Amino acid sequence: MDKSTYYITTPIFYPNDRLHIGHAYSATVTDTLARYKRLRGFDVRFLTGTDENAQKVQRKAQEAGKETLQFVDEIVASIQSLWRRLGISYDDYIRTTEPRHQEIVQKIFTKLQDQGDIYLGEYEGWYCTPDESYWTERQLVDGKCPDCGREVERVREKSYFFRMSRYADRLIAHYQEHPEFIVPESRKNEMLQNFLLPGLEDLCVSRAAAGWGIEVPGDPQRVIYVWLDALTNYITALGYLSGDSAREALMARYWPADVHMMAKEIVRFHAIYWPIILMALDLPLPKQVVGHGWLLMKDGKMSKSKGNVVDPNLLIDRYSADALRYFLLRDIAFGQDGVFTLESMMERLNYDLANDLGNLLHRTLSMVERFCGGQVPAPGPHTDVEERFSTLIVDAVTQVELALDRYDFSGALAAIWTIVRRGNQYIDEMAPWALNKAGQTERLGAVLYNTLDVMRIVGILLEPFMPHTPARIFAQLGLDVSVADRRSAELSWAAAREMGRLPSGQATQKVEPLFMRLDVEKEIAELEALLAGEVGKGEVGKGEAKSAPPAKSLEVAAAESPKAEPEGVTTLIGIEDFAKVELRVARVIEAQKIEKADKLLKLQLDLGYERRQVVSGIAKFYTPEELAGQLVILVANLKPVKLRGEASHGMILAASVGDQLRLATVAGDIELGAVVK
RNA sequence: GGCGGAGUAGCUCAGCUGGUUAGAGCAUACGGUUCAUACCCGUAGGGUCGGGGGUUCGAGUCCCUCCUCCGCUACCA
Repeated sequence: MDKSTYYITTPIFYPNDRLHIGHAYSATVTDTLARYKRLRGFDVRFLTGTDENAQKVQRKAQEAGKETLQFVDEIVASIQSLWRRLGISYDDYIRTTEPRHQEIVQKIFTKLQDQGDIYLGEYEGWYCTPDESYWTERQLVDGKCPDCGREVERVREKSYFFRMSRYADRLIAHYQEHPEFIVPESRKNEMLQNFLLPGLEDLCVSRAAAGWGIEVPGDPQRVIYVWLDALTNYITALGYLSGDSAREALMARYWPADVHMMAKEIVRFHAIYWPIILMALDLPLPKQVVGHGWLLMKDGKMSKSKGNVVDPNLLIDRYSADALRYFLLRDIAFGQDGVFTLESMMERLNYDLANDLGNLLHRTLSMVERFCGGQVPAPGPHTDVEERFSTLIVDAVTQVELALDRYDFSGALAAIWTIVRRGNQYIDEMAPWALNKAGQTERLGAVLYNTLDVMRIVGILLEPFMPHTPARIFAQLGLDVSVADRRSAELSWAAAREMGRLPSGQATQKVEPLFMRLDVEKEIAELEALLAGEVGKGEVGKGEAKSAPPAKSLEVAAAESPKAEPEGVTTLIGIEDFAKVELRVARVIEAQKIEKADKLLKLQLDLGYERRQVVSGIAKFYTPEELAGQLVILVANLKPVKLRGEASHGMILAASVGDQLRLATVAGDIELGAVVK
């Protein structure tokens, strides 16, 4: 009989830096599902990996003075080590630099090109020459390279494009036929309203080659760009088109994927580009694309430039992988952003793990030692109390199952903890110490047996969430956890519903408490010191503040960046470069808001010798009324463009920092049209 | 501007397809217990469920509208 398969993936991570706790969260939730499905008897395939072909990776390597591949190897080793330590039970780890991936990506490219899905067109955008990197209009920061802050130039060159629009209708239909395709559902509307319904643009899938990346077949001048390369990992890892029958069998067995798990910012690529690529390849679509929220710090999104990145290794060293996993899974409402604070982590570890769970096992074992000679006593008949306990357990197990089906990890753990709490209550109500005094040894034994048995059940239920703790619990209950076929016996998932499956007579082991209680204040003080040290070690530079949120408040921003160095200091230019820019004094005759644009104002300017219209993005800072009559400085020889349908002949100067902006003007009266230099 | 999310006890959050006195944990106050990692158990106080309308026998839960915060997206020549 064939088992049902379950193919689950994490995104492939960028190896240009060490991973942080947000990545650990992605991996942990995926792993929890994989472990759960295995326990439930599924034939699980769990894939993770790294996205290594970006030019940014090559650049980082150069900065570090290393061969690119060697540089990447080192980072991949650190990622794999982290996953090992966190108990991430992946079945395969794909690196996009491996031949098994690169060769197939080329085959896919050729196939799509032959079908006419990929065509040679013209790319137009911004290029940072020293960085050899391309940017779209909106990636630019103040019109400069977001990475290095240097000038970028407008380029226009041949490039390959994927005809996305061809498949848009089919994708929309797929969304309708499969309402569960995108989780949470709210993202689906975003995809439709923002991208699909307005019309999909063709996706640029190549870049100029620079000695790193996957060459476009038959065109060594270019490499395959990002998404076509990255997304296809999910099938190249299954041997798609490999021509090797053993490997292609994986494809037949596991595709389509059951779940692609990821953080919310890349749902778009998985819910639009990826299905379309698959349609073009005539492959079935994944069953579900699941986007979880972000782990935020108290001061907003984690980013290196803020210096608030938490290294999961540090937390594992100090508290164990299970403790970290428990905290992440329990404290964060899946799908929503969660705030990481050391305080909340300490509280979870103390209250839930040390006090409730750890202490329950510990107090029980010490009574078994004291009253029963350290042997698991005989069960004894159930009374009403045990019947009710049994019902509570069956209900809780059902809740755990339902919660996991909807990715509610926190709810699942909360359900398990109702059992733990009931266990502590049970001991208090039964008062084994009183039974001992009264000489009711049989009942005493039965009560302790039941409590141990409950620990067996809790141990089983915790297996998806915590890879190490359950085995420690079982060992303390005197069970042989090395038995291979234990799944059919008292430790199977099904046995979590049944009280009384714990064997008796064997010796218990009283060892170290499962989780130590922490001195919260002391821990936080020490951790903060350690984290500060980590940040100090970090590299200088802006890192990947790719979508750093607009500074929440200036106070915060200021407090966080003591560096006095102004942003965007660039290379020196000659006077002849500056002379190209024609700056003139102008007076604002009138200004008006532009409909449907909240940053734009349309200004009529008087230059003395002529009048012209300029569109400026200052609506957030100036009202039309206060602008009228103002003297401003205009870049008068800028190529005209249209913005929101309005022609703009030039640009007015303003100084800005963070979310502050002030218009530049001249200090006193001067004739309109005067040249500024 | 478009789309989406959030706004529930002091704090962090649950409340699925509308149904008896709105829940949990933490915090606070009081009490119990001693087996245990000064743990555990119990009781209590505390919420006009962002504001305002509406549908309904009945709404935190559906509809409209407004406010605040957040995200995505277009627009800062």
